Amino acid sequence: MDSKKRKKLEAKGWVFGDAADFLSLTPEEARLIDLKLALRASIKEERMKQNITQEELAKAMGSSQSRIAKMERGDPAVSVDLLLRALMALGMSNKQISKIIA
Amino acid sequence: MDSKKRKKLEAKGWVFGDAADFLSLTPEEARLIDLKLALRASIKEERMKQNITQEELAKAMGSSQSRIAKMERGDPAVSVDLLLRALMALGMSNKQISKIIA
DNA sequence: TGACATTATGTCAGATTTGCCATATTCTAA
DNA sequence: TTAGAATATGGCAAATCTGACATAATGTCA
Repeated sequence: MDSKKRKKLEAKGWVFGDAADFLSLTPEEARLIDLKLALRASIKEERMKQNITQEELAKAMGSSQSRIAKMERGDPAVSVDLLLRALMALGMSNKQISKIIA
Repeated sequence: MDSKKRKKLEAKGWVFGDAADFLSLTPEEARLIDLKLALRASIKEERMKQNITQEELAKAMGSSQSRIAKMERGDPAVSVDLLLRALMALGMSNKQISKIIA
């Protein structure tokens, strides 16, 4: 809904943490943002741990390096679907993924 | 990727279960479908339990009745994002949601 | 320093997803 | 049965998301 505003703020260096409610975000929207944040962090962390480049991860999941970069960097225009695909491509089990969310 | 094919099959009454790999789905795609299936089921279940109509849930999350119907019915063109928003609008905690995924 | 690998940023057309509307179908109780 | 509530289906324009590409910025190591 407020992706424009959000994008604008993030363009200026903002990073969203636990309380992203200074915009007119519904609680659900805020929760979803925080959830994405957690997923993104895990992707980067796991990729690093496996010593895989963004390029390699991209190929493994049929995406592109630039999208991975955006994903890890925090572009709001990245769906949960894509984040989950990345985690799965990294070999994460549902159990592991669920731990990130909880 | 194969959403066309998938949609076509589902239009004919197919419902996807654990092994949706008879199409050329990557393992990640198949896992994502199964995950969506679980989320959808939980939404319907929880909505029923709370005695809420699709109309009411729709309003609570800023969507529409028809989309909720599609969501619960299994329209492949529903993002995980939307499913999560629904679960959140139903008052589910992250912990509860994570249990669905695991 | 320079060459090279990796990651970041900007852009875009095509694909997907969205809310919404109309309407059909199914369900429920009198 | 019939009315009315609830759900399902079809369709659409607008919004969002996507992979891809070019290119810039950053890191790394000799």
